[in-house]
Amino acid sequence: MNNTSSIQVIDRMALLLDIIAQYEDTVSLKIISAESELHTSTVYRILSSLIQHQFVERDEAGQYRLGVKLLHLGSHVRQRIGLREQAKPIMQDLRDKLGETVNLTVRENDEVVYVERAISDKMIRVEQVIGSRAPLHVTAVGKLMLAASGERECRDYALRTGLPAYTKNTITDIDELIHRTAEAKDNGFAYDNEEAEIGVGCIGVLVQSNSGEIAAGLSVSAPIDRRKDEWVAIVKEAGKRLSESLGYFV
DNA sequence: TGTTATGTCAGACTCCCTCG
DNA sequence: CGAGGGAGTCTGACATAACA
Repeated sequence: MNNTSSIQVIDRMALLLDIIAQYEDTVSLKIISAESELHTSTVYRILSSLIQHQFVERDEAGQYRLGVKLLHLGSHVRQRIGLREQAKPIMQDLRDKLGETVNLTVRENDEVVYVERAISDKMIRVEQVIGSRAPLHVTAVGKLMLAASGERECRDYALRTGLPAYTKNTITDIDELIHRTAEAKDNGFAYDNEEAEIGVGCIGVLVQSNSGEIAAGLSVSAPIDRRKDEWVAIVKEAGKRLSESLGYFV
């Protein structure tokens, strides 16, 4: 057992995929076995499992090649990297205009995940760690994401999570959540009024991809006493610019 | 320590090429 | 055209490792 991972078969699977990837066309079991220094039956069993999950394909001649599933997974990574690259300059510009921290989030199940940020240089500022998470109902962009998924999904979310309270301002009532998310959808932006943390307020908008799907959420976070309503138009404009840079036009 | 997952071995099977 | 042989593939049985 090598020390690169605690699961040998995962290491071997990765090795086999790397070997197959070296060949532009297809490659035989024997060659994969020789290059991996694994017994052919071991290689065969692992490849059979990979084929079952579409990570590997076999042609009519029984030769192996990488499967379409990898392309599918790769497109997710490419989309996320592309999103961050496109977002960075727009986020920095928004941060410079407002002087407050700007966050980029994506939805993952019942949470938003912070994937990029442009931090304010003010002494007192709001700062989210990249990779940290927050429930949908306590964030501005989370409410917009819930609104976009429809009232039924919004109710399901509320039942699944029980709408836990983080502050005295957190929305804990289903009907109020539905009302507030619908309102946010109509307005094209949402507030977080100290719902995740006392003293912190946000303004959030959605970012759409070229297919019109929700790609991310863009938000500005600030101490509540510094947040201004006139920022709404500026944040909306930044969200529109980012959507357009991803190929989405209204 | 028993169960489950994983790996190895050995041989059967299949396909294809060569030769008579 | 069919038998023989070799290369490659597949699978059953067993061994070993990992885990609860």
